[in-house]
Amino acid sequence: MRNIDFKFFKGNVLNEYNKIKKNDGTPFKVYSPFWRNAEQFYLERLPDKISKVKKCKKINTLFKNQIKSEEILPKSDWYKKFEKYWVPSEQKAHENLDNFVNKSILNYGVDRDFPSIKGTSLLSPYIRNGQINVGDIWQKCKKLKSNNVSIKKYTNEIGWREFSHSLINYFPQMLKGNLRKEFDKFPWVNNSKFLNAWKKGMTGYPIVDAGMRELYETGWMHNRIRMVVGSFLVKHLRINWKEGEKHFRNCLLDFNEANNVAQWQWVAGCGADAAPYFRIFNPILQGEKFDKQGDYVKKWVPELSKVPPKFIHKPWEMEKKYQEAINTIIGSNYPMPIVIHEKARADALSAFQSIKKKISHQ
DNA sequence: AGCTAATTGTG
DNA sequence: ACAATTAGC
Repeated sequence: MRNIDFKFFKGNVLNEYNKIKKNDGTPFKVYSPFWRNAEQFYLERLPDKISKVKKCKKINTLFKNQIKSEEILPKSDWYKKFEKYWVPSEQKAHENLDNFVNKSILNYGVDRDFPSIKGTSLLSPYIRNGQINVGDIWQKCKKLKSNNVSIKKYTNEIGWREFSHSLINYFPQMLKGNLRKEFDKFPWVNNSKFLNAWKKGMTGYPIVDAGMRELYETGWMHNRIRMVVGSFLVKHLRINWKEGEKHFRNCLLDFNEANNVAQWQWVAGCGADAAPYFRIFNPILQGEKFDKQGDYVKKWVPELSKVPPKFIHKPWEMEKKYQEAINTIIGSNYPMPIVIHEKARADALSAFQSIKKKISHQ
């Protein structure tokens, strides 16, 4: 046995998890002031106050030839399909960043909402796997020296990631349960049929199903659609956010525990600075607003390829005769909605009502 | 980072 | 009658 000296250094975040605090020493629980503070803190430490880690040549060779890829890859090649969508290299990560910052970032504020457009940077899997550093991304954006709203919106997303890490550091109990304790009494529904329909992209709501299938096929999902499917699981189906967290954990190439847990709690309304529970996405409206022609839906739900834009987000409303004419029978080629939006929404609101008293007295 | 029913404004 | 705005969930 030999002893190896070691030190801890921060990983792929801008600031150490425990650096950003309010003046009174307590952690931020609201995003905007957190990010104002965190960005300023990071800026003041740039560029040369951060010490570089010296490479240690001796130790470098310690693990050489110890790890063989064929031994750590899964036996079945289920992961092969990802090669269609991702090139996992440091070089590709920086190429994507350069392209995004040079060509797309000024449209990000608008384009990011449309899942059929490549309006986002697609960097999350690279960040998660250490092929690009969030500091490099942040600095590249700042070099544009612009107050452009799109650039701000983009760096804001880095901010949410920082916020998630900070929250998990100060409130590690979030990993196990609701940050807002009153949600411990929330009447979640146990329904494995519904949960499986959600996971498989067979809920009967095209925008939800497209997202869930994109996730399973590519290991990634567009952010607006993450909100839509998250809201649907937690509010329309009233299934505990932990089930959604678990599924995303299993499927996402950009999976990161802090982000995943904090964002699921945000969607469910039980997290910090969370979306209020009564803010319920209407999956039909979200589709009509952000995928008007149904391009995204048709890409991932090919059985709806013949449905016209007017019905693409509510195909069950097509007349029977018309369904037959285009050979798309709802209930046979594609499922009927597993819940009715209006009823699910009303039920979610009344379930929320049952714990609401406790919230207002907090 | 929403939705919907109710209300007010317009011709 | 319809559009725009707002309150409340």
